[in-house]
Amino acid sequence: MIDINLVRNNPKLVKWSQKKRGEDEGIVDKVLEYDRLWRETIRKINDLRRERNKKSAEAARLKKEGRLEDLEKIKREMQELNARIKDLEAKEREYKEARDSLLRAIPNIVHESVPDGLSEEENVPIRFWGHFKVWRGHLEAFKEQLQGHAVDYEVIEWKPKSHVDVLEDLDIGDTRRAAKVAGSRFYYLKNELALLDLAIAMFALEELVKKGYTPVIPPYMLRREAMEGVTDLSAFEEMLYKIEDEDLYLIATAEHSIGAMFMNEILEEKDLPLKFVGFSPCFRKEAGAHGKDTKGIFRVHQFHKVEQFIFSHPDESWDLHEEITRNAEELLQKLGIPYRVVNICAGELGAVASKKYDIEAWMPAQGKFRELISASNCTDYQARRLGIRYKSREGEFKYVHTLNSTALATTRTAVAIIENYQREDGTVEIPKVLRKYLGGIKEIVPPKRKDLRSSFLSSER
RNA sequence: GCCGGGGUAGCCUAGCUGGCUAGGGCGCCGGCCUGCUAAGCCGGUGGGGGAAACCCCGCGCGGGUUCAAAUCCCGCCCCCGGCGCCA
Repeated sequence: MIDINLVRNNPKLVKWSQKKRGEDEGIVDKVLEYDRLWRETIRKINDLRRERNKKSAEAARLKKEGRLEDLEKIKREMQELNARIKDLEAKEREYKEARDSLLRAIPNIVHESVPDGLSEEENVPIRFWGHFKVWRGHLEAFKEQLQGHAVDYEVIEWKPKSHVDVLEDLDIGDTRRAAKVAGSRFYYLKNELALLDLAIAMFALEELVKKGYTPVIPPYMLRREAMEGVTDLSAFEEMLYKIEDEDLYLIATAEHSIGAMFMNEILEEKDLPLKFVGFSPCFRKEAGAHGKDTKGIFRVHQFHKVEQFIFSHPDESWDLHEEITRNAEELLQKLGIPYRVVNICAGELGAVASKKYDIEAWMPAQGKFRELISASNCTDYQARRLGIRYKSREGEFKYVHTLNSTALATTRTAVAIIENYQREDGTVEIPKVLRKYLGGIKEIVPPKRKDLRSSFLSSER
């Protein structure tokens, strides 16, 4: 939620932000109108309450003095007053609710460095990294996606297999049987891929712990109150699974539970920034994604993700936004996955983010850059809804800024590895930095050649 | 899940046989005093409305009773202890 005072004092800025996002500007004037009505009403109520409080004190005095007749008179007057107050209070609630539900519908104010634009095509690639393998048939499309940036690439003559086929050929995943028991967009990961999933997570966790982030395994379910603080309302319909007959929702990312951790608390200024790296499963309905990535494990209802989350002092959140983005890039660099960083345009930002970078990995089989990582600065938007403040030196309570970024999401990273580390014979090399988490396994091979057991029994670890 | 105890301001606590300024302590901020520090003393330290004077709201959350609720009643959440169950 944005600050009502911002709407009051700087409606132009809010309208500018709405316009930039391609959202309704008129909502700002509606908020102001209900706010005016609310203030008018609360003022009247306060006047009446003052009168009531005076009479109440008088009633206490009369009772003490035993003037029962006068007391009866006061009682009648107060009953009358109460009726008037009750009427006004109903109005006051109505105006306030109208104002606040409109206010809650206003997404975060976009940062000035966010590109204009309403669709994906208007996102701005700001840097590329890595050695790109490009199948000849994708070359033209690849060059177009570079948007003028110069990169290091090689043309390959054989066409890499889609990860969907690799899952089957190398016996490392079964989505057909998962669909039988749970529905589409579920999976059984098997063999090297099951191990790889956890290896990716351990790698990301370890790298961020080295940077001083506090590792956390958070709750996988949240009560509605907490969930409302960290997401916008559309998430409840489109994204979140609810536990039947319980006030509990499955998290769609560790961002949710880590963000809610300090709900309604006051932090010490000297403790900021608080940096966490969380590991959790993520559950997502993927409603409205029909027809997209229907096969394989790229877009699924359940996956593991290592997530960076920071509670920051407002003065340093923009620096920290760059930091978490660089951290995520560093992970892909160590994994040897080529990528580009994209500054997401205003119209494509989520409601809570003021600015967002996506990191998109190059997928040689698909011939496209695909989103692996998303890094957002939510400024005080989440914090205001969650009531997370800090006490400044001057003794004032102010809202913290919250930031979140994927470190690595296991299944999508696995897809990127399968596509980028695929050899012409269809086997897949395991990136060197991950091997220590896989008992030294160096490659994913067809069923006939598999021998996971001896890898773990050998002394190579 | 059952029984008992509890939830008061940034933190700790008093008030809980309904009424009169929610009192005290700690911490923090400002001031006085002081060669400096400490101590001491004074003031401030939740949210909202108002140009201001000032006023209203706020005792875990939500209802109710009453002229009047931190206080009485009902429901819910959380914490502590005991019992039960359990990887």
